[in-house]
Amino acid sequence: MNDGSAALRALGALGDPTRRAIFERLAMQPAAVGRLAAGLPVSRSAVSQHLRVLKDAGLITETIAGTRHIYRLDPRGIAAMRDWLDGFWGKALGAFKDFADQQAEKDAPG
Amino acid sequence: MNDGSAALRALGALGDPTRRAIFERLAMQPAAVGRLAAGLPVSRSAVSQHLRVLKDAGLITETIAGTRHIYRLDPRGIAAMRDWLDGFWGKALGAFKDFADQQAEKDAPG
DNA sequence: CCGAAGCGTAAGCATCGACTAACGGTTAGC
DNA sequence: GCTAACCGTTAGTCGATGCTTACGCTTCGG
Repeated sequence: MNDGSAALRALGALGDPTRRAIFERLAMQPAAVGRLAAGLPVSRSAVSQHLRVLKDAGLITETIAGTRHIYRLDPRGIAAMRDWLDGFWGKALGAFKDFADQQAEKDAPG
Repeated sequence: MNDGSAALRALGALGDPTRRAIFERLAMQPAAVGRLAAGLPVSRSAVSQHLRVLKDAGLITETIAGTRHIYRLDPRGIAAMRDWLDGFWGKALGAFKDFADQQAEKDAPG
């Protein structure tokens, strides 16, 4: 579960600008499909399809209440991305430090 | 700089699987274009184009050493994504807690 | 000075995917 | 039972983009 596959799917899903917009709306407040589509420049069908991708990526969850399908953020998907990023955070800092040290050696040798 | 635009560009760049692969390779060790292409199923040209996208997204930096162009992770781009995600982390947890509370009320009313 | 190595760029092509339109299914209200 | 509201799914279109090939530039070595 810590192999990063969940994080990779989440990254792929958030690669699309419309899906990021939907994701940000859901962060403000859980909402239904029609509600989301009303504030976006695309049709309900498009929103519905994007929601399916986000759901498959583990970024949101679906709750059916009558005819309304309420979607809300899934903390687990966000956590997966966070963990994935944190792994690179240490490596990036380390590599950056090494690089800075090498540059310092060149600038002020001995 | 904290409006999230940097994070959005970074997310868009990491939406592509090949770019994620390049990104992960660079996390292991800074490398030149030919080095990266040797371990990937695409041509040097494709890798070069992906590197440009990653660089524009602020995720990597370029260092020219003779004929070699060395690429390495840029901690700033990773930090931007981290901060962006952290913003949703709190919101997601809060919304999830509210939802759980509501479910608990329904399950055990009074 | 000349050839080789390493890379970026432009053009062209093919594939993927985001979007719309149309349809069918389920639920609430009368 | 009937209508309206709300949503998911499918088929089809079209624009975006990832990849390759070909080319030109810059740098290292003899």
